[in-house]
Amino acid sequence: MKKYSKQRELILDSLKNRTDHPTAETLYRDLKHKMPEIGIATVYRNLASLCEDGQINKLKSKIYGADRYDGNVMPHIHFECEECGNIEDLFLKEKKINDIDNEIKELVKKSDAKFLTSEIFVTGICKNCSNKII
Amino acid sequence: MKKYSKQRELILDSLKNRTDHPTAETLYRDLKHKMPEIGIATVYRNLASLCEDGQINKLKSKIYGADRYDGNVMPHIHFECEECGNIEDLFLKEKKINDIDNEIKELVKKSDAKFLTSEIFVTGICKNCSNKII
DNA sequence: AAAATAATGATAATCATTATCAGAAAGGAT
DNA sequence: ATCCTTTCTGATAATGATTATCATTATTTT
Repeated sequence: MKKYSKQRELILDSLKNRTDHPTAETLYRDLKHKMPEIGIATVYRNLASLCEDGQINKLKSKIYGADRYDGNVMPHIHFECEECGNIEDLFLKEKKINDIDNEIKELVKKSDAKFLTSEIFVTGICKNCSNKII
Repeated sequence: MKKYSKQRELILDSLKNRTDHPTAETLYRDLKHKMPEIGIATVYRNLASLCEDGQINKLKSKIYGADRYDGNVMPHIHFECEECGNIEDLFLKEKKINDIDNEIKELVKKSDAKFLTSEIFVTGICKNCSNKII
């Protein structure tokens, strides 16, 4: 049975209170300030555990090696800038999200498979980087 | 300037003639039969090069470590089975794909970013694995 | 409070991928 | 065809991200 740990609580809190999508390493460095004794393995372990519980999500970057974590589990779209590597959230109207989701669920059902999750991942050049490249 | 290599030609051909989404390692082992002298680094190098040219696509698995490669660059949806790890293609009607794509392009434009690519990634349990788990 | 179990931090091990480098192949120029 | 330059190759070392191990510590149960 799963036991409480202040490390896991801190990791979850910290992720819920930021809208960027940090890597385990980035999160670890930030958490070190609040809890200097925390180890990187603990961060990885708890991120995995929180993902399993559906409290956070893991994102695979298209252009950068390390996985990113997202404290916002409401359905939304991810936009990764190919220039700076930052991942931003994009929000479609709820009706549109549901429409797309239903199309996909239909499609999955047709192939006799069971639907679990779906996500939309977009790449491009963010506002900031578009302006830099003159 | 890019030079011809029979290794790259073989890798591209091989990917175009399969509908699964092999890892570099899997592809390497298969290619060894046709070209025993080929090296794994050459496979990785050429897969990266073909991706840059837009002749193939790279996929990040949700559940398995290694990246997968797709010789089909027509827009379609990927479905990964959380049980067996296989990735299958799902095809929406062209109109629907375009509708979704346009919604996303709209959204990206609104945030003053430049759109490059978009993909839909679905997870679930495939037909085969649903039947196995009784 | 003692026992049982799960979590931690440090670090070693693993896995996928990239970098390095000497030799081979490709594509001109002569 | 031969020389020259550039790119590519295969082997392998190096790197980076993540997971496994393990003795110790924290949490929960009895």
